[in-house]
Amino acid sequence: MAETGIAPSDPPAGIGVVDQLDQLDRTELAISFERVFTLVRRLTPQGDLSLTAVSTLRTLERQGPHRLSELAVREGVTQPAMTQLVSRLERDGLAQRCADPGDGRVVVVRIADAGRELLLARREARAQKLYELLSSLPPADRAAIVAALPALNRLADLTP
Amino acid sequence: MAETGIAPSDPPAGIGVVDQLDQLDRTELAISFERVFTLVRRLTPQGDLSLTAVSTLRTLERQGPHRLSELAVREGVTQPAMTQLVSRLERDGLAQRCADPGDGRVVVVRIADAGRELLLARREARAQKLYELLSSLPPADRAAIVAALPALNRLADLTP
DNA sequence: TATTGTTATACTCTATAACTATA
DNA sequence: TATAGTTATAGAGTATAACAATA
Repeated sequence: MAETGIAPSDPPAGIGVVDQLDQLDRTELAISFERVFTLVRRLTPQGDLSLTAVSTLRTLERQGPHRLSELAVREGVTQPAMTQLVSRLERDGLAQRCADPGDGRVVVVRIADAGRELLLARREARAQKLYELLSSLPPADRAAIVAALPALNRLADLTP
Repeated sequence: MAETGIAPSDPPAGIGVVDQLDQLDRTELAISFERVFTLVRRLTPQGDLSLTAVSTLRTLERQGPHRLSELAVREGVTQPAMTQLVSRLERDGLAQRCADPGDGRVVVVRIADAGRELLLARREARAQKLYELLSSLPPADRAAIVAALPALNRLADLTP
């Protein structure tokens, strides 16, 4: 457990970047990310889709068609839950079931045009609110966040 | 909504950081935050508490006791839903209902010790995984993220 | 009468267990 | 027999509407 007596926010400049991470209280890191999580959650119009439904659509959008069982593992739900989720997405025209020519047992799921449009609209709404919030931050804070975006994307690439 | 060819909000102030934000595609911003959201979600042990339950506990931890109706608004659920959520938290020993001496109608909710410990444990688990992920990033990326944490905290402070 | 909170009822989403079809 | 997916059933969590208690 890290010592909390030292202020972790502003490590002295000129020290190596590795030291910067080592000096940071891990819990501080977790709390900051936790707070960003909550921020995004609050900025997102809940609509009528569950968090898992949206996340699944985004997976299909970013990484193309997946087997139903792969989606279940990736989203951390059971296979029956994913079966029903895909059924709902299909019913609403947001995704489609396809057959796998090589294996008759397999169901391949892909995102439909309406699904892409829905993600786009949600993203647009959140982007606007986020931009407004950022605009009210001090310029130095804005710069720090913008500068960190590529790194955050690479961090997200490491997601298991 | 907005024309994408023109930066609408901030007239250039002649400072570099402002231009940095203006030049940034808002959607890129939203996507990065969206991905951080998913990352945090995946790193968090689901346990047996709902997202709203954890979020409510964190509100009580960070900002002290609240009225039940305040919590409902803050967490974006209805009053009946919050009634039941608080009942579950109380049943599990994570929070407590208290009376308001000044107004007999009011229920004040506060976090219990077990609730604090639960948040601590969750945070610890996520912090460890997050730290490991960060450690595998290039040093420059780590530095950029660490440098942005105070700004991200101030952004989170603006959460409605 | 307005405000604060609870109870009643219905719906969505999820998990576990049992089942079907293909390999 | 194992794998991929579905169906059956039960429980958690939420919303709307109706209710009780206090101001």
